[in-house]
Amino acid sequence: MIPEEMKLANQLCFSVYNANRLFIQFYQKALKPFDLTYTQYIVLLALWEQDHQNLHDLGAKLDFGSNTLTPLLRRLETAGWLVRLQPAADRRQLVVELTDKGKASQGPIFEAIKACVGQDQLDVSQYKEALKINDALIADLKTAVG
Amino acid sequence: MIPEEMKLANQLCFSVYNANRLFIQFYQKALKPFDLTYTQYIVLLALWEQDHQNLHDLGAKLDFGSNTLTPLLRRLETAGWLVRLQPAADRRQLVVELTDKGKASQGPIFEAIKACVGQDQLDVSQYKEALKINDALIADLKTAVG
DNA sequence: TCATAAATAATCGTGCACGATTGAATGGAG
DNA sequence: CTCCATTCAATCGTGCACGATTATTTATGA
Repeated sequence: MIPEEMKLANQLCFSVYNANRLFIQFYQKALKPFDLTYTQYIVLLALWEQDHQNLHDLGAKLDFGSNTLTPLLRRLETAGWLVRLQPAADRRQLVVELTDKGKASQGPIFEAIKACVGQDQLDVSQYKEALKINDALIADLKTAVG
Repeated sequence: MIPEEMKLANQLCFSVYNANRLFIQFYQKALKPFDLTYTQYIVLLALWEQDHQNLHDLGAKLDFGSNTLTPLLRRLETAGWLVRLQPAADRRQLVVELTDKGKASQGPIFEAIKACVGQDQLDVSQYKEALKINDALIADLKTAVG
């Protein structure tokens, strides 16, 4: 017989895994009118916070390597959300910059997401508690995988 | 300027997203000697809880469709963890059953995972709290994406 | 200066996730 | 018995994630 603490229902990893998949589904639904994937939205969030970043710094904030970012940024450029620039000062780097469309879409996208949030959502204190405990979990996992 | 609550650092989805990626890295590391991916381990967990399930029921427990499970189960079969059987009673179905190797590996795999858990892990009460709040989140997201 | 190391984005390969479709097998109504 | 709807797994296509490698450019030290 499997130990009680190893059952799927008691596994925090499985809970986090499913919460993540549902979050992605939720956002994909809200983002469908904009033809954006969840990950693409996360990248745009980072750029709305700070435009004109190079791939390396963007990757540091999102924990993405170039293997993930390079094709992702190419797709975002093709769809007109940003441009990829090669700075003359250091031709190894790649700098990304939001287009006018990219900048202007922030408001409408936030509106679309808010409109998808149901009435029965977590209240503010629960949300903050969830954020706090997940961030503590992340800190622990970071040392564990170090 | 981006609203404070929309910054990455304040987004629960981003926290869950990163916790999930770190969990996966943690388990991949622990599972490397067994040549198992995280998702394959999750499927084995479900089978250790209950062997001899058909694809449909397994998918219901893990929220996977045949598009995810079919190739995954084929790989698990190729690696000798389970066998895929076509029941004569209903030839539409596919039943999976652990091999001797699949059954016998439960203990060693659990040991390997335990050995990878560091000293600075979440304590029991924090773990339970995290599980509780994530499960509440899942319930809300399910109604939201419903 | 010049060789070598370091930094950096790009590429490659694998395995998920999942929306959508397909095709085979079964069950049920007439 | 015979359609016809239903139930399944399988297939297809796209986009991540990420380990590993490669190729280019810059920095550094003798």
